Amino acid sequence: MARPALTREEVLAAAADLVRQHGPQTLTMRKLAAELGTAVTSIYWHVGNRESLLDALVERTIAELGEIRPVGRTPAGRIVSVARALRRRLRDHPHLVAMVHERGLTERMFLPAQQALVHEVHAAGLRGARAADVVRAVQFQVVGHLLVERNHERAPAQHPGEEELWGARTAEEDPALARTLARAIDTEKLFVLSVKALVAGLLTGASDGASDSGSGPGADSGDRTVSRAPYPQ
Amino acid sequence: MARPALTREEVLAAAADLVRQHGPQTLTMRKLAAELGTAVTSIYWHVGNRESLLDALVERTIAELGEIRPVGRTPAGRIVSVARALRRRLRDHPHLVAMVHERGLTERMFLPAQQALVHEVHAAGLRGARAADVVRAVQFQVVGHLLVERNHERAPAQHPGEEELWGARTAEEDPALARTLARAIDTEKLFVLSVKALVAGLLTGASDGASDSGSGPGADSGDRTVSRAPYPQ
DNA sequence: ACCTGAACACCGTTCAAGT
DNA sequence: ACCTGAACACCGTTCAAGT
Repeated sequence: MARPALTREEVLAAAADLVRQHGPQTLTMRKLAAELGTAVTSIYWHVGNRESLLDALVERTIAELGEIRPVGRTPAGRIVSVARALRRRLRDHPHLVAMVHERGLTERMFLPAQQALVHEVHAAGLRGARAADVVRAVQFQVVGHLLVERNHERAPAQHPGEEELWGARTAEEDPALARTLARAIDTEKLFVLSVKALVAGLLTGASDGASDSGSGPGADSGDRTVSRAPYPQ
Repeated sequence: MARPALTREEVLAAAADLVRQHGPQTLTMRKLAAELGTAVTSIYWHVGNRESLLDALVERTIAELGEIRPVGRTPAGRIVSVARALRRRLRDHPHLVAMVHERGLTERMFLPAQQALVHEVHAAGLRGARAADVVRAVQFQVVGHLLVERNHERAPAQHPGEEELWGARTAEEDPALARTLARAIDTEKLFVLSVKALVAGLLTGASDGASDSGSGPGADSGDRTVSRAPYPQ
């Protein structure tokens, strides 16, 4: 009976499965062929090569993302809800997200959320470059947190040195803190906490002036010249 | 003349150089051997294998990090300065940072900054789990931003679809925003902006209660059960 | 103690040849 | 139109053999 004809869809599905489980590094054309019960070279006829196979998976991930609708009463709350909704969608496919990212397509993946965010930021009364900054900051926050998180899970028990290094200086002074830092991180809780703080800070304009903070010439900012007009035009 | 005797240091230095320039993927044992003018197998004698070679590079990166001293007048400013200092140190070796991260050693790399941060967070009047949250949030922020940034640079001209997709709906309503989102990102500025906002939000406790925001049952938080006591003990 | 080439098992990919 | 095996150039790694 040979085989009921190999299709491109079949190849993509099998590849997506392998990637979802073990990441892209472990996906070899030969293993994929074995999984599908065909010759390696058949795959090449359907998808070109390994690189465009992964491209197709990434493209598919982006397409499947769908629209994001904000929820909540306050502008800040609605912005946070967009961040959480996006995160929830991406969290199931951490490897895919990393791949999207590696291909420099983060912006495109982020578009549905961006649409929603712009609307909410406008509702919060911001316009122009300031509004754009908020959108970008949230984008970096969501994606960054996801990337950090992905590899954090891979190293569950952090190296034992930590607790010892902490024990010495901090343990007796603030045992609750030392204990918390030694424990595993609840990434979901940390994310919500961070986004809320970030959004609150952005909307209240806490990040505007060089009001406080060590961003003067004496500070560690030193070499990098960041001194342009904060919001030109 | 043959060769003035291959040393482990020499191997590590050459490897670090290749990684710094083109990332770890392009580092092959054979290319490294060619670079050093020795047989491939000689390298194995000095460093074991490719994996432990990369491990050694990572270890070295962490060790070279050094202490971080806060600068600034306000607690928030000093916390921001720690984030910026850490970022500046890591920014020159983005590949190395990613490698540290992949090996799950982020925590250890972050330790010098953590020491400084704990001190400043205490100075800001926070203790226990709340203090730990601030430390963690800043850690994720710095590393996450760096990771996002690393791959962002690799895709300088974002796909053209962006401006078009934006043009339609937003362009006439808020042209300044559309223009900014279409432009390349000034990652340094975005980082400073974000950290300031995050720290401000964290210190003012903006992320505490379910006060506003859509984190109620009606929100998109839906499935994940995040409902524990916010700060047990 | 240090270096070497040959050899093995694994890659991705091409190509001529089949049906 | 679709599938195949052989072959090529590249990997990381091992090992017996050199000095």
